[in-house]
Amino acid sequence: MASPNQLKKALKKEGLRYTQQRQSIWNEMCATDEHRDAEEIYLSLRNEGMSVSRATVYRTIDVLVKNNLVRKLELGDGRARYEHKMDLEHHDHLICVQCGKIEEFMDETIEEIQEKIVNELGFKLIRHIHQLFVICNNCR
Amino acid sequence: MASPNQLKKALKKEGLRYTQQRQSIWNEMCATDEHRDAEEIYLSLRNEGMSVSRATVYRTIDVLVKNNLVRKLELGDGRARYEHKMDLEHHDHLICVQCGKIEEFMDETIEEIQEKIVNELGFKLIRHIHQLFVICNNCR
DNA sequence: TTAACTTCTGAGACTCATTATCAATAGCAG
DNA sequence: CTGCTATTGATAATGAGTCTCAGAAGTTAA
Repeated sequence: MASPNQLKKALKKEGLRYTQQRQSIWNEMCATDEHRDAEEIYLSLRNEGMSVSRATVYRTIDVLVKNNLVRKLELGDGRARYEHKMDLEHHDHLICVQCGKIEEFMDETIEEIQEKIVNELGFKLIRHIHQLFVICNNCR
Repeated sequence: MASPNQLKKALKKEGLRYTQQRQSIWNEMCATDEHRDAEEIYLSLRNEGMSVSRATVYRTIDVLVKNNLVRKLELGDGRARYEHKMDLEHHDHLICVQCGKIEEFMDETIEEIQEKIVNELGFKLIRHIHQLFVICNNCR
């Protein structure tokens, strides 16, 4: 699942060393498709007996985000969530405001319109956030 | 501009008292179309000689957001920005990642597709965030 | 392989936006 | 006006995330 090669490549590109901690964190982030916060990732590693510090978790996640191996989600509650980008296709998120469940969606037309809006203003699209806050079928 | 009636109505609905501080904060938020953070709003009030505390600014903004008089924007930099909702039409935001400038956009087709996506899953759309992070024409 | 050098790491201090506390103040109903 | 209760302000507390720095570990040259 978590390929050491992708990680090594990213580290090399950044001029950073390959370390056991960085590999553990990358493994842990790829171990599930959930959207976890830094603390949850830290605690999972600790539970598995890995010795890493919170600081290293944050530092490593930053590198992974910068190199497009991980995506950072800001849901507006003050805790960032992270998801690995092993599955290549882009998607955005639906978040249930009752139970917090997160699902994914993707719409080609929306993606195209976004590009058009930005281009017509003479801007360059760097990234986007598109989150639909819903009440899911379990919570209605 | 800032109608005391809208504020009074919201306060009454919440069972809260109408106070000078709450009116000042609502006035201040309506005084401009900029997207300011709580500290900027607090300092503007102070500059104008109003005596309000940071705590009251935060508390009042919460009430205004809850009652749909104000919109809270989370840009992912740890400081929430606020805009009044006197102008009725909905819009989303373009944010320049270089200079921080915020512009607005609105696309009816995107709005419709969002609804469709949510409905097809049997969910109910409560609200959405759609932010396009760009490099603007001044920064290219 | 070792020495010498450099980057990483962990523990905890620190930051900074926001929230909670609580005594003093001010709306508001009668 | 009186008394009850919500509100306010000053400040302490919170909490996610960042910084610091001495010791640990990867890397390089010989």
